[in-house]
Amino acid sequence: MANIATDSPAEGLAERERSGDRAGERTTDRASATRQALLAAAHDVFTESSFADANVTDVVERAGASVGSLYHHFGGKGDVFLALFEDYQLRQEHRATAAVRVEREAGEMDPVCLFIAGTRAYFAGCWVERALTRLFLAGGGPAGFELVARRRYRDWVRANEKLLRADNESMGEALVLVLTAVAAEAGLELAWCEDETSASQLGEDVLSLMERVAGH
Amino acid sequence: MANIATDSPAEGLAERERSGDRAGERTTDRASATRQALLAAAHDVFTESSFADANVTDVVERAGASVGSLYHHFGGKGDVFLALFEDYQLRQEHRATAAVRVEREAGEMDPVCLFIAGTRAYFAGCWVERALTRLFLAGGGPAGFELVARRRYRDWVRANEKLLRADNESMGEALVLVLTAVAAEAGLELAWCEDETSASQLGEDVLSLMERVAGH
DNA sequence: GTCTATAGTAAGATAGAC
DNA sequence: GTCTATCTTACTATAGAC
Repeated sequence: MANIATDSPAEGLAERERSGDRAGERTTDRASATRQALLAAAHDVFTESSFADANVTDVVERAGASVGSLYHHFGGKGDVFLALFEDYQLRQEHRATAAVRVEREAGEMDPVCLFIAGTRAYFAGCWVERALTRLFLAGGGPAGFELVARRRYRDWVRANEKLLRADNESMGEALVLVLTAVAAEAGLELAWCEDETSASQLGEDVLSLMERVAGH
Repeated sequence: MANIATDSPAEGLAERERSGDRAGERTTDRASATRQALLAAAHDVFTESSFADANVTDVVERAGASVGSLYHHFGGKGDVFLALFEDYQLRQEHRATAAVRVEREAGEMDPVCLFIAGTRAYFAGCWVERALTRLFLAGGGPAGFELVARRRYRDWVRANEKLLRADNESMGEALVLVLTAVAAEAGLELAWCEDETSASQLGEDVLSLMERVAGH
């Protein structure tokens, strides 16, 4: 049970069942539970080996479910992986935007400071969910996953661009690119740290360098 | 034929026939040619799809060889990939060290300048061999490849540390880490550029930032 | 919605002739 | 050393009962 466990955030939100049976909410609860169990099991199985080495049998066994159930809820092995990735991405995005919002509400207006705050939250997420961080950033998903990941990365760069170049037209594109790349790489590096102390130490060191290169 | 092409030795041998030649040196030539053909074919097949999607049949077909031959020369599909990786790494390492040596012989003594020169050569290699760069840096090799790649990366960091902190004890570890990470990420980004102009533009921009963050 | 059983298939690896 | 033919395995995905 090396599950995320600690936070398990995005649990019941969303998933408001659409199908019209008014009375049948028990079954949808059960279905949702199965779906969650499958995702949790997939989390463990995938992170303990890798997407390629893992097989659906291991996943359903650990979930206490069945193969048919998995194929009922997802399109297949690859879709489970993608679902895991989407959830992870959402959580990371929420962490970053929330941190930026807090900072902004505290009166901070400097783009670089806001960026640093968001990145710090991202780093924290990389550590807390280090198993998934390693799984996704180390590569090796289903066919076509690379493209999905790449698209997400581009979005991230764009978001950073929007944040950093908002009132600072002089900041070059390459700089935004480098800052994003450093954030990504540092996040991965962090996820391999032995303990939290060294992880947050590394994170803060990198953030300092980022401030420096961003011209502070 | 999107091959590396530069090095395909051992062609047009006048088919020294096999049976009974005492000296037998022809056969080793032939073996070497087969081995090279297999590696070249694997290069194309792997880069055109991915390690997981590619299969040995495609490789041997493109090489004009046979399955048995592949298993004679290599331990299996995974070993071919590893061999490809080792060769690539060696070439990249040679490019970088050669560039540093040239710079050093030209009288340059500053560690950061030497580092920049080496990294510039590395970038050039990433572009020239962009297919392989994408293949390896995007992840997705045989079982255990991640560890091999990670070990290589650590070596790289160590080499950079040796170069950068030679006479500059004040440069922090995190800085070396960040510089290496940026080099790696930029190399990958470069390998996805549309044309050489934008690739070298990106490379130079990143190198400028590196100089800046390194304190020049 | 969930299950078991099985179909179907793809691919890595081996044996043995030449 | 190289080949062809085959073996074996293992896994995804489906069919159909409950």
